[in-house]
Amino acid sequence: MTRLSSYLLPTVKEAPTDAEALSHKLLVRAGLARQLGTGMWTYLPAGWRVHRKVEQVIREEIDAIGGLELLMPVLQPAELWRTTGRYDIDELFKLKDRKGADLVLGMTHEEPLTWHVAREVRSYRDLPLILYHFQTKERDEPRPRAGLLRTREFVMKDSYTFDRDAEGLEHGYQLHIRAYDRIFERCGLEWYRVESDVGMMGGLGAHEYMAPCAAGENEVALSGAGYAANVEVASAAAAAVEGLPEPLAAPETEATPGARTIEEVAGVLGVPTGALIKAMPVVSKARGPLLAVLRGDHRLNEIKLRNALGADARLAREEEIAELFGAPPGFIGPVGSRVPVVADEALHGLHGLVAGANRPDEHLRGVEPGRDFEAEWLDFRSVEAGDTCASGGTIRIEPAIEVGNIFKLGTRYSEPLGATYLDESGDEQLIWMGSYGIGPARILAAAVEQYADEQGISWPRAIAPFGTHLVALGGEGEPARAVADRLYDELTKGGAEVLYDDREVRPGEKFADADLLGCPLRLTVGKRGVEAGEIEAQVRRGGARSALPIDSAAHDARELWRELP
RNA sequence: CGGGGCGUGGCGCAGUCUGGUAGCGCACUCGGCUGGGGGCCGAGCGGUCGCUGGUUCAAAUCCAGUCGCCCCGACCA
Repeated sequence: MTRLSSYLLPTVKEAPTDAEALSHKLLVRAGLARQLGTGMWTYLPAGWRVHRKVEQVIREEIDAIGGLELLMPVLQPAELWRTTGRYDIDELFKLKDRKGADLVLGMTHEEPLTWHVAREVRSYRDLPLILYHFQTKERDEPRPRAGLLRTREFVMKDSYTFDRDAEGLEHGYQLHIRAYDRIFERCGLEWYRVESDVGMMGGLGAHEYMAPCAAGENEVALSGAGYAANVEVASAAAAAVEGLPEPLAAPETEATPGARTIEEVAGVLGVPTGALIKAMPVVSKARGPLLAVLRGDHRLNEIKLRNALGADARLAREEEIAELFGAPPGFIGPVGSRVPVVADEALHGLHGLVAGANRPDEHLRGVEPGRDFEAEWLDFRSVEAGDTCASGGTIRIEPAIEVGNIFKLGTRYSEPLGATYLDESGDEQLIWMGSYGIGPARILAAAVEQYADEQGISWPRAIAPFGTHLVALGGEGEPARAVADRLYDELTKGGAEVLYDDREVRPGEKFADADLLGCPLRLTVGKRGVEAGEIEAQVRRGGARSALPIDSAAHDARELWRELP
């Protein structure tokens, strides 16, 4: 029984003024969610229905690949996290019990699950396993933001595969790709599976599932030729520089007083910014100071640089620069560099370039990599719109929200936690693991972002809080009300999920609330229609209307609903 | 962690600069009119102005501290 007169759906006309993201505004306006504190959100009844629908889609698909659902606690012994070396992560909430024992609030569940598997799995006969749960994650985020998009507490579906070797892991990984593709498809999202950084999880490979939307925190590089990657790791061929200066037999010094930025130097010397060599002082614990150089119009990507170096690296701080690199920022260059040079591949084969002279207020013209300086060649620039992917497509870049990720962990956790099995020969072997996350809240928020219009939300059918929003016009005792009551019973008995607006409020308010809430099908029963023997159906997305004869309305509405997106 | 901004009935805001009886709109309650896109009229309820301390005859207003919240950046399993 879902009659709006006795339901809690507190819609509001005005969005919170401090809300920026569309999903943030609409989830509050439509009465689906409320904020409790920074990064802390309550789902109101209709919002929680959406969350549960998303969960159910996920559950069905993970079950379909053989996943076994269980439940682990959020509260965990600190010892486990010390064992895997993750206790010092800043995002990990730490606390003590009354006896002073150290505890943590789980930000994910590799530790406890691997610990269990280490105890329960003894033989190769016990493998493979896919275990998963839906559980709250707690993360002390540096900056929660955008409503439900980045919160400190959220439910995650996390599944884990346990296999005897790399081949088994690959199989479990492929099963998850299949399940995930189906999940996002069924939820009605526009989505991409992209290559991603393995990050601090460590591991052998990773993909992210991205839902493009304006409020997205990530950027994905896409091409018509099918290339899709997070810009954190994307690679592509750079567009050529227009108007590159003629080569010189040897570099020539030019006075460039006060010209510190790429734009200033390019302006003073009358060359395109792409003709400059951008020199970025970098410090690596493993490799020492390095000078990373790339095309002046390109941006250094620290993640790609670390991956390419196979070592830690960060940009040098102001005070380190003079000491380690011997020239003021803005005038540093690879020619005669004190420290080893790593060069981005997009510089390869260029000539007539401009670089800092490693002396204040001077640059060099006519620089040619390879001739004028030696370098280790790597790929560490961020790709840009207009670049060309390996298959020849032109790259475009879109903001997107990460709705899921899959990781090949390998033995990163089985080793410290001692998760092993005995193979056919009786030899002890490490279990190979993968981990796979989905945030239902992000699916929900992404769906709002992707399909909302001026009037409000437009839910995909599979995750709408209610399939049908039945609006009764006219008060208690009027004929239209009796027709609506009857239709509500018929629809409900037929298995439809119906929100029945039986409130004593004016029609305009009912329509506005229905549009805001965004159920895929709206049925309106009013005096006009009833006199004509009809009720009115309106599809939320696109607004197509049709008249259904009263006698067959319940049946017709079900048919109509089935065809909705 | 750096930068910017904001805390005043349930919600959105004005008042703060220049100290002197806390106000507006919405929502809510009651009555009436109305009834297919957030309607109208009337009468009401509701606020120790985030908190603590200070200055003053007097503090929402000035000063100090503190807590909370938002945005940008850094960061982000």
